[in-house]
Amino acid sequence: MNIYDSVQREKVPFIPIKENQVKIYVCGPTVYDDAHLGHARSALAFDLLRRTFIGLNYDVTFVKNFTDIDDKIIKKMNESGKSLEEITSFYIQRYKDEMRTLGVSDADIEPKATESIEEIVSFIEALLKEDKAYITSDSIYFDTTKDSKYLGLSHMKMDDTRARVEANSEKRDQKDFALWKFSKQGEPTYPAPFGDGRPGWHIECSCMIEKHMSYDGDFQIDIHAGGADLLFPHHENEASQTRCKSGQELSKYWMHNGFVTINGEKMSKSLGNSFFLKDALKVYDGEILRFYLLSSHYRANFNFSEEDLLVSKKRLDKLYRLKKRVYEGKKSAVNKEFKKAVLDSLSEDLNISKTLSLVDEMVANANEKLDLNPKDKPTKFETNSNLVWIEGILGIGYKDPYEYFQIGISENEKEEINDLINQRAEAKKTKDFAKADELRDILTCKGIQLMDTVSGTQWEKVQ
RNA sequence: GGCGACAUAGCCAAGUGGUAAGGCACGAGCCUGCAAAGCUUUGAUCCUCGGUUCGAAUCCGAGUGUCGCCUCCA
Repeated sequence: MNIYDSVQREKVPFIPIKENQVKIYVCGPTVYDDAHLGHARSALAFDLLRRTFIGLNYDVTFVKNFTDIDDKIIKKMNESGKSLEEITSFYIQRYKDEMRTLGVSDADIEPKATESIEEIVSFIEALLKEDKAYITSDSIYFDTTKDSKYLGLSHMKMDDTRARVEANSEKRDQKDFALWKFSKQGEPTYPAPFGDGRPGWHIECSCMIEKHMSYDGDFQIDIHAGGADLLFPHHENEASQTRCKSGQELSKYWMHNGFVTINGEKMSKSLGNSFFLKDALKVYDGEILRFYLLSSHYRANFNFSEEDLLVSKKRLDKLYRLKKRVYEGKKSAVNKEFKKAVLDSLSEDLNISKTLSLVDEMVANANEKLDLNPKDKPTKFETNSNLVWIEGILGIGYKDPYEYFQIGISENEKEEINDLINQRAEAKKTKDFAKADELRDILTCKGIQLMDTVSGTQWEKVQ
């Protein structure tokens, strides 16, 4: 496995801390609002990473947190009159439901910041004790000057006049960031010996990694992942805290996914151009959205367009059409060369384009053989096995192939369609092709495409 | 202002030194009553300029353009 490490800024061989094991921590969402396509893409990218490691027979520990205490959530509380718990549990559930629709399984551990307050408090105490953190009138700050390696992760230089951080005279250094914010009226608050309040953003990840998955050696975990916007300051700060508190590096490798853009611009809440997952899922099937968002390299920006999505669906259609051809058959074994080639391409920093081209090739080869000999059982069985294996490694092609082409068609409509198809079959029998074509036109107008096969007429809903 | 990414056929998109994967669209063919599907097949010298090299889309330099981080953000 080779992965691109954002800190070394190059593709490097992945060498696990502990043989055959990999511990991955992904920065999850702050749960104050619905997830947008960007969240989906990040989740999908590292879901593929997880599946790839599983495919390579690693023992995978996959952790994704929920930030459930934060300024934005408090703002939402004040606006809606709802409790913190009401808001966060609602959006956590919604996130998980939507992700499952995309074929992203739950993480092995899904820690929440508010469930780790004790650990956060003792983490901060440890830093205070060593004067690596200090108290001001409203917050406790981390003293970045105590860490000689600060900014080593992101390679940033902060001596610049255009830094956009708000000036705060109580901070020892403008780079310092809040570990703890003392409670103000009407805000959720948690007890702490140094003053009640709530945790800052960066501290939770450090604590939860240490609490749930940390190794004892030089590095706490193998891979820390998240969106490209998290590298600085979020990951820089996490790494620094942990380094200063435990003497360990937080993670051996760092991976960052590119953004989903709309018309070439980053989708973000502050720009107001978010495309929410819930809205996308109203229009597009989860699997089709998964396939689309997964279809280009995770580090590249992804410009979302409906046109491209529909093109991408056509590629998935071909997989399902092949599945229909072999569906009833038994399974044998996955083609070894195919499996190896797919795992090899995924092992090149998740080269999904290469991977999908291999899938396309497999599909074309199988179709060719089945065209030559429709009863070619070895091909059928092997293809069936290949498809099942792809389901696992890529999370696509798992539906019943007939139902896949009938998404959104009601039972009544199906009856109607079958009725017209039967009438057309009768017309064809009597060589009344004019009538047969007329009936087919009726269906075409309804968005139903017919395909005459040796085993009868099949139909698909056309997008 | 600092740091970084990207620029490959009409569109999407792989490819990090040896004469350009794949998908969609388009054209041609096979198949079909006709279609659809499937299969076969046509098409790019890789933003510009300069350099290194026997040889570069791939390395180096300059330029142009787009995007991102430096403020909450996947």
